[in-house]
Amino acid sequence: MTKTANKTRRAQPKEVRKEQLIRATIKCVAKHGLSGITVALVTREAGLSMGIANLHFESKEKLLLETLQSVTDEYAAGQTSILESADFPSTGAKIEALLAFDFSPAVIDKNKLAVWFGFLGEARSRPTYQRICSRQDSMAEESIAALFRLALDEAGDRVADADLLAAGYIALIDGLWLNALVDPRRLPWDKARSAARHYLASAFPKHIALAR
Amino acid sequence: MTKTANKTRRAQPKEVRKEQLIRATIKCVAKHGLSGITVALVTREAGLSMGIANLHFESKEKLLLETLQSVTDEYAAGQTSILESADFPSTGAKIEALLAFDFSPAVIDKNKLAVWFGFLGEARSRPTYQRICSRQDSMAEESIAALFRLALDEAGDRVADADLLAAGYIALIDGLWLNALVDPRRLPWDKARSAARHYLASAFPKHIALAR
DNA sequence: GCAACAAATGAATGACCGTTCATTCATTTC
DNA sequence: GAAATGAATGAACGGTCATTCATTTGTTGC
Repeated sequence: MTKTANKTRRAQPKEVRKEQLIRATIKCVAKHGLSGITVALVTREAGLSMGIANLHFESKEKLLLETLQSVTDEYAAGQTSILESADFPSTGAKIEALLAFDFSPAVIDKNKLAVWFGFLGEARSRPTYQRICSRQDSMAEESIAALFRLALDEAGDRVADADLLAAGYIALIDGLWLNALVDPRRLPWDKARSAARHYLASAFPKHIALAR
Repeated sequence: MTKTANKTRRAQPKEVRKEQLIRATIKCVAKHGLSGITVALVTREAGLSMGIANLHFESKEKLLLETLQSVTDEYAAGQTSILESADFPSTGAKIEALLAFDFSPAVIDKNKLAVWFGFLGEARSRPTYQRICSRQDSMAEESIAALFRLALDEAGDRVADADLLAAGYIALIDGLWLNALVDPRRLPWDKARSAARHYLASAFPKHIALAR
């Protein structure tokens, strides 16, 4: 269970412990849900003592918030590095990369997605969760809409609405993740990825091919 | 707060009270989230005494389960009545009705959606929640795929995959609901509906028009 | 109008859990 | 190697909450 079965208690810098506790929290939220999580569960998962959570984070609530932030930051970093890169040979390649990223192993990790949807499910009643989740999405929407606008321009498409396509893409990805997470037998990850590709292929037929 | 400020305590048949408590639970889950809900909150919302929840439902957990079931049943009933009806003048009209239903006031009710996503967010760690949520979706997917297959046949389309389109549609609707619920300023309901129409219009150009 | 019954109440109970803090112990400093 | 430092521990505390049940109150049958 515990990674290192150290007999002796080793002091570690604050940052190392915080990271360790956040990783344990992600696992526990995935296993027990947001409403089933307890400090004892998390600290046991981390192989540490109960009091450690309040020592490094001020409270359980702060630990949960930093965990959510950590998951969204990681996603945002990966996504931004694609959207802000100038190294892609074409607009199509950039859209292609976005799709590949959204279904890459680090992103469709069950534990991280469980954290994301666990907090989203409570977001309406917790302003702080809501702020973290929707700041993530609104920054993304802006850049994705710009990328889509560029693709439409290149294709000479004057009717399609890039904003609408971007909002639809983000929602579709969220929905596919959620469906595949909750019941992977009904919606296997490959099928989810195909559905997303389908969406992009019909919006940008000159850039994205149906099959891959 | 309480609907009827009755002075006198009135005995009511079991079914009436259960309905009343389920309605109060929906409101409370929306207001406080699944992890913030308490029996005291629910019974106060219903204007009844604490003990009533355990009198009519065996436990808090059973009350929550019946609440989830009630929300999904209501949705399933409305959806099934469209999908199984033979009264539509055309396949396009039936698809159009499905879309209208998915954004009708009774369906995009904030409280009911909050219940749906609250439970979905915990579904991975609660097999019972998972079973209720995904049974709903898999019955729907079957019928929607059949409808889409019919539309593709009518259009002479031999390449598109009706199963994939149905899975995508369900996921898209889930994602749009979730995004509009969490941050309606970023994704207003009108825009969400337009995004869904866009999806259908590009899959079934001979049946669904872009604008409405 | 009076039993007999059923519905509803809410104070009491006990389990669970977040937080605290006196204590332990590894590490550093001189 | 002794003293100082601060990371880590976990038993104890107090608050919250689901559940129980003795009691009250409305309803039904006669």
